[in-house]
Amino acid sequence: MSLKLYNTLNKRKEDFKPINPDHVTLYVCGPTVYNYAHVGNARPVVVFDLLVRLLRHDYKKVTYARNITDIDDKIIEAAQESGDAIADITEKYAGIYEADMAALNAGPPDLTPKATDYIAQMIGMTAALIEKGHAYEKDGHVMFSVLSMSNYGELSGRKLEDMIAGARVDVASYKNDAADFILWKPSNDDQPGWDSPWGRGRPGWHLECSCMIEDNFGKTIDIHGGGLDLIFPHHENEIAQSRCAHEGAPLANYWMHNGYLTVDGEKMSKSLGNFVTVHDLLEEFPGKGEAIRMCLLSAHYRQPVDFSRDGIKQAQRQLDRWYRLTDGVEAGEVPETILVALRDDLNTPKAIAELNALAKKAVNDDAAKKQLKAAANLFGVLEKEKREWFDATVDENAISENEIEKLIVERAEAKMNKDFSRSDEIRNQLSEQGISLLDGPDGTTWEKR
RNA sequence: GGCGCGGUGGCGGAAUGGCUACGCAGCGGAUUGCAAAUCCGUCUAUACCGGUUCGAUUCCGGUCCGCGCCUCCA
Repeated sequence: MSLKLYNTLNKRKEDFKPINPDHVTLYVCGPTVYNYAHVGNARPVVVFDLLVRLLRHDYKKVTYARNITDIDDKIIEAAQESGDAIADITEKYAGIYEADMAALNAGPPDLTPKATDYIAQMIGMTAALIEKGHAYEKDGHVMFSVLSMSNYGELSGRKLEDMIAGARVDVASYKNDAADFILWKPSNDDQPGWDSPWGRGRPGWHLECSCMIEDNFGKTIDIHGGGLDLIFPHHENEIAQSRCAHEGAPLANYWMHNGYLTVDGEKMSKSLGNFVTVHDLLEEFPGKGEAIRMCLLSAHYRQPVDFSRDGIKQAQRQLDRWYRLTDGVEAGEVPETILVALRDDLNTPKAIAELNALAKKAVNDDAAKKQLKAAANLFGVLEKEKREWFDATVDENAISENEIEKLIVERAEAKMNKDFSRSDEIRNQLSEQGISLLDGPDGTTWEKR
């Protein structure tokens, strides 16, 4: 079965046909690096990481790019507030971002272009757009002229008249039209800037993605992704810039957008203040990044996921079980059922159901165990050793393995002497320290939990 | 105001014009000195009102409720 993807452009599931069947290209909008990423920010990262894993399974070569916005007014503000240099801030948070996402088993993309490395390209595209009559300079600003484009609004399904009519935007003096957007803006002396034909300034937000794609991939890529909230204006404006700069060539053939992470039904966002950072969550659930990942994949990617600690715990238990089943097992082939589910527009809940079916089978079937391991790995979980997974819960200094083993021996003796109050006391004592004892036919083993 | 999304069991969450997955929790059983873990079994749902249909949770219309975008936002 071939891959089907829901395309925001047509609001339909479509058969995925890459431009070059041997090389799939995809670009996902990455972070603006001025503080910690929250769980909602992590959702697209995990979703598109899974997509890339699937594409890598199905295609010879995949190139995945995710940008870093390291020039932006929010970063400038953060620098002014903290007194730190902009480069220090962006480097620090880019590093934290990469580490936090890696903890969710979302490895770095093939390409991680930074906006500040594309200033020349951005100036070039801006100049080209002016030359082609799609942009104009006014009061030191270079604006994209939305009216110069016939089909502006094709991605978000908006009509220009509607936008202008319902515009809550103040029409700035440098705009010819309320819907026009910034390609290049002037910088004050205390703001970072680069020399340009329009004076010292800095790029508008939408421009970097257009230029990075052009520079790394050419005019048209296969898949462009991001969160739902990027459809308008960000992706709409990327399309406008790129199409107008490229004689109408599409920027991407497939546009994919993940739904929101919500908290009590409301979108998790920095402005609402209802966010939890991935960083904090990893401290709260040490070593359980995979559980957070599972949690984010538990609903279909276009549906909302309501964030809760309970959801993470639930995912953790599921993983506990799969880890026990696949201890020491080598990954085999990914079974077709899982692939079919994922190729159907990344139906992760269906795939998880199949994973559970496999786990049930694996109870007394070694081949199924290998399949489970392989399928889970494709999902981006079960990438650790069982011991490592369970041990992560408790901090190392709490109790040594030696002490645990000694207590187990003591408890075994107590049990032999039918001194059950002593044996239960030992079990409870260990339990309080996060150690669970498992009495099996071959003696007692333990897990941290 | 414009455009859009969604309402499935105690909870999470798929799918489908006819029999509604899967997980968590619960319950019963096996196992256990008792537990834990594991295994087996099991209860509970398609917001409301109409329409189309032999038959709708699924298609259509309306109502109510929740949410989102239109401004930075994953």
